[in-house]
Amino acid sequence: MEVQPHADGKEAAQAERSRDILDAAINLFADKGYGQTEVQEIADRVGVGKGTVYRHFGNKESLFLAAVAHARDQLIAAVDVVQSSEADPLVQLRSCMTAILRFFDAHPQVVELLIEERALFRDRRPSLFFEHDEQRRREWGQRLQGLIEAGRIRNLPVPEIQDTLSRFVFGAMFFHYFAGQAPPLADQSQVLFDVLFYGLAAERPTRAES
Amino acid sequence: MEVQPHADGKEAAQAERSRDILDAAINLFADKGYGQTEVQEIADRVGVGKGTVYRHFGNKESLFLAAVAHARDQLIAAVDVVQSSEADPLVQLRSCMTAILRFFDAHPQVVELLIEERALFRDRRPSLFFEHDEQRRREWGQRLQGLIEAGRIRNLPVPEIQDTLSRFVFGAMFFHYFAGQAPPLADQSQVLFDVLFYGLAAERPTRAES
Amino acid sequence: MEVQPHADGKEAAQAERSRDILDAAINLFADKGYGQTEVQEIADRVGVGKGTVYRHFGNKESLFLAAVAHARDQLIAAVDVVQSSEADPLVQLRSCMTAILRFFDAHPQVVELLIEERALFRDRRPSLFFEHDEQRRREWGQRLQGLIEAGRIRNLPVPEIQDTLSRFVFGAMFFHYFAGQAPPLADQSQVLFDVLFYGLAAERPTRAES
Amino acid sequence: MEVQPHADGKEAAQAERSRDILDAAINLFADKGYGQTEVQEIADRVGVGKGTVYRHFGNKESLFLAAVAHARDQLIAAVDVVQSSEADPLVQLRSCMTAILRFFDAHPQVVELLIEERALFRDRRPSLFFEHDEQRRREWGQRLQGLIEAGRIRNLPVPEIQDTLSRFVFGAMFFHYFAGQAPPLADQSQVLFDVLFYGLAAERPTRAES
DNA sequence: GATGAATGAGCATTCATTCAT
DNA sequence: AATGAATGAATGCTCATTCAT
Repeated sequence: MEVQPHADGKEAAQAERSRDILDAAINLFADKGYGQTEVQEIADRVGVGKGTVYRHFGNKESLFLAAVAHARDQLIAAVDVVQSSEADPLVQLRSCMTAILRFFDAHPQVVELLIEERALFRDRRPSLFFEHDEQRRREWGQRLQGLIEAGRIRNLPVPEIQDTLSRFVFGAMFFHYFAGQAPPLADQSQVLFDVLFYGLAAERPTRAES
Repeated sequence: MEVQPHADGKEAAQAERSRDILDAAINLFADKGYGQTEVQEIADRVGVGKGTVYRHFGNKESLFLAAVAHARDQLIAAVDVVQSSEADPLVQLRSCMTAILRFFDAHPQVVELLIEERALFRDRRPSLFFEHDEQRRREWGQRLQGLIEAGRIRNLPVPEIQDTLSRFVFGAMFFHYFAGQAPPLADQSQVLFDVLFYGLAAERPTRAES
Repeated sequence: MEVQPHADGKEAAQAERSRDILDAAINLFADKGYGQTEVQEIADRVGVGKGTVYRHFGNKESLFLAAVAHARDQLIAAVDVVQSSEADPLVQLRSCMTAILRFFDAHPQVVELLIEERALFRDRRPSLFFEHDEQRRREWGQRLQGLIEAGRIRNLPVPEIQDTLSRFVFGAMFFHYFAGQAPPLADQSQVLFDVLFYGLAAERPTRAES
Repeated sequence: MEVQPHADGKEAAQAERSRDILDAAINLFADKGYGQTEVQEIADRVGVGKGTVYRHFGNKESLFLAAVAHARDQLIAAVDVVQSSEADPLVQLRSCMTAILRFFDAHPQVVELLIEERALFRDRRPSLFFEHDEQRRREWGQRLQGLIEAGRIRNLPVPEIQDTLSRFVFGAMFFHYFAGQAPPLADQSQVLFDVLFYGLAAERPTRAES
C-alpha cells in the first residue's frame, strides 16, 4: 500500500509514529491514570523525545482525547467486522452486542480510559466515546422497525428500544467493571441475553403492553 | 436519648461537624473532581480551618473515601425506606430498583463520585460503593427463590438473576450518565422495566429456556 | 526541706512539674532533634496537656533553651562534686576534666542538645552551655598561677593554658562524638592526659619555650 | 585534555553549574541553617530556576549532603597542598594541623555545615565529613612509627596518638566555635602546639611513661 | 489553672510546557 | 524535525500557638 517513495514516505512515517504514541498513551493512561502518567513516560516507551510527543499532539489533554478517540475507532472496527458478516437483523443485533462485550473483555484498558475521560472532563458530555453516530443510529432504527413489522420483536417505541439496548450492553459492562467482577463478561451473558429477549416474568400479561 | 449535658454535647458537635465536612466534600469532589478540589475549599465552604478538616479525616484521600461511604449509606437508607413499606416481593423488587434510579436522579453528584473513585483508586476493586453486602444479597436471593417457586418468575439460576438485575439498574444509570442524557432516568424507565420483565421478543420460544 | 504546707506546697508542685517537663524535653530533643519533636509529645510523656507546657515555658524555643540550661547545671553539679573532694590543685584539675568526660559519657543526649543548640541558634554565640562563668574562670586562673609559681607546671600565659585545657577536654568530647566513636571516652583518655601533661616529643628543647 | 568541541562543552557546563549550586548551598545552609534555607533561595542566588536545582541534586537532603562532601573535598585539597611541600615528617605533621585550622578559619561556614549535618542526620554516624579515609590513616601511621623509631617522639601506641591528634586539632576547632571565640584560631595555636609537643608539666617523670 | 480543638502560615516537590540547539 | 534542559505554578500537610471552656 505504500506508494509514493518520498514525500509520502515521510508522511506515512509520521502517521505511524502518531499511532505508536497513541498506543503507548492508551496503555499508560489506562494503567496508571491520567494524572499519574507523565508525558515523559509515553515518550520513553515509544523511544522518542518528549518534544516529539508535543509536536504531534500539542499538549497532554489533546493527546489523551486522541487516545480515547483511537480506542473508540477500534471498537467500531471490531463491531463492523461481525456486523457485515450477518444477514438476519436479529442475529446481527445479538452478534454486535456480544462483539462489544468481547471487545471490552479483550481491552479492559479502554474501560479505564472511559472512566478517566469522565473524571477529567466532567463538563464535556456526552463522552467523546459515546458521541452519537447519528448515521449508525438511524440504520439500526430502520432495522428494528423492520423487525417489529415482521412481528419478530414487540411493538415498542423504537428510540426507547435503542436506549434500552445501549443501557443493557454498556451498562452490563460498566457494572461488571465497577463491581470488580472478573472477565470475561461475554461468556457470562447467556442469562443476560435470555432476559433481554424473553423477560424475567413467568407469564406475560394477556393484554396491553406499555 | 441525649442525656449528659456536657460530654455528649461535645461529641455530638464533633459528629455534626464531620457530617458537614462530608457533605461539602461530596459536592465539591463531585463538582470539580478530586484533583481540582483543594482541601482549603472544603474547609472554606464549611467555614472551618483547613487544620480542622485534617483533624477529622487525616488526609485528603481518607476524606474522599469517607465521602463515598457516606454517599453509599445515603443510597442504602433511601432504598430501605421503600423496601420496608412493601409486602409483595415482586413489587418490592421494582420499587427498590426505582428507588435506586431516583436516588441517582436526585443525587447526580454521587455518580461523579463513583467515577472519581474508580479513576483514583484503580487498584482498589470492587468499588467501596459496591462492596458486597452479603447479608442483603442473601435476603434477596431467598425472595427470588420464593418467586420462582411461586411460579411468578422464570426458573433461572438465582445468582445470575441477581447479577442481571444489578447490571440492569446500575448499568442503566452509568450509561445514562456517560452518554450525557438528562435526568430523570427513573421516569424514562417504563420500557426498561417492561423489557426486563417481559423481554424484547414477540414470541417466547415454546420450550426450553436458557 | 519542704516547709510551708500550703501556698508553698503549690509552688513546689509547680517547680517539680517544670523539672519533669525539662527532663522529658532534654530526652526528646536529644533523641529526635528540635524540629522533629512536637510539643505534644513532650506533654504526653509528662502526662499533661499541651497548654500546660506552654503555661510553664511560653514557647517551644524557650523550652529548648531552658532544657539546655538545665543540662548545663547538671554538668556543673557533677563537676562540683569531685572538685570539692580534692585538695591538690593538679589532681583536682585532672579529676575535673575526667568528671566532664564521664558526664558526657553518661549523658550523651547532652551532646546532642549542644549540637542542636548551635544548629538552631546560630547567631546566639557563645553557646548558652559554654557561656563564661567568670567567677569560676578566675578561681581556676588563680590555681594555675599558683601551680606555675610552685614550679609544677610550665610558665605559660595563664589564659592560654585555660583555653588549651578547654579545647582539650571539650574538643576531645566533640570529636569523639562527631567521629562516631563509641563511649566511654573517659576510659580511653590515659594517653590523652599523658600527652597533655608530658607532651608528644621525645626530647624537650634545652632552652627557650615559645 | 578537552577535545570534542560539543558534547564535552555541554557536560562541562553542567558540571560547572553543579559546582555553582554547591557553592551557593554551602553558604546558605551555613548561614541560615538547613531548615531555614529554601531551595528557592539557593536557585535564586545561582540565577537558575528551582527545577534546575532539583534536576541536579534530586532533593534538598541530597543537595545538603553533596554540599558537605564538597566542603570535605576542599579541606582535603587544602591539606594536600601543604603536605606535599614538606619533607620532614614532624614538620609535615604540624603543617597539616595548621592547614586544617587555617581552613576552618578561612571557611567558618564549613563548621556550621558540620553542626547542621549532625543535627539533621543524627543517626548517620560517623559524619560524612569525618568518614575514615583508611588509606590516609595508614600512611600517617607509618610516618608516626618512623618518628618513634627515630627517637623523635615518645613511644606511645600509634593509633592512640592518631586519635589524640585528631581530638586535638578538630576538638580545638569545635570548642573554639562553640565557645564563640573569634577566629583566627590558627594564629592562637602557639601554646596549643607547644603543649601538644612538650606537655604542660614542668618536670617529666623520671621513668615509665604511660 | 488545665485542657485540647481549632487555626493557618510555611515549604518541598512534581511535571506540563517551552525553546535554544 | 527532534531533543531534553530549564522553568515555575500549584498544593497537600504539619505543627506551634491560641483561647474558649
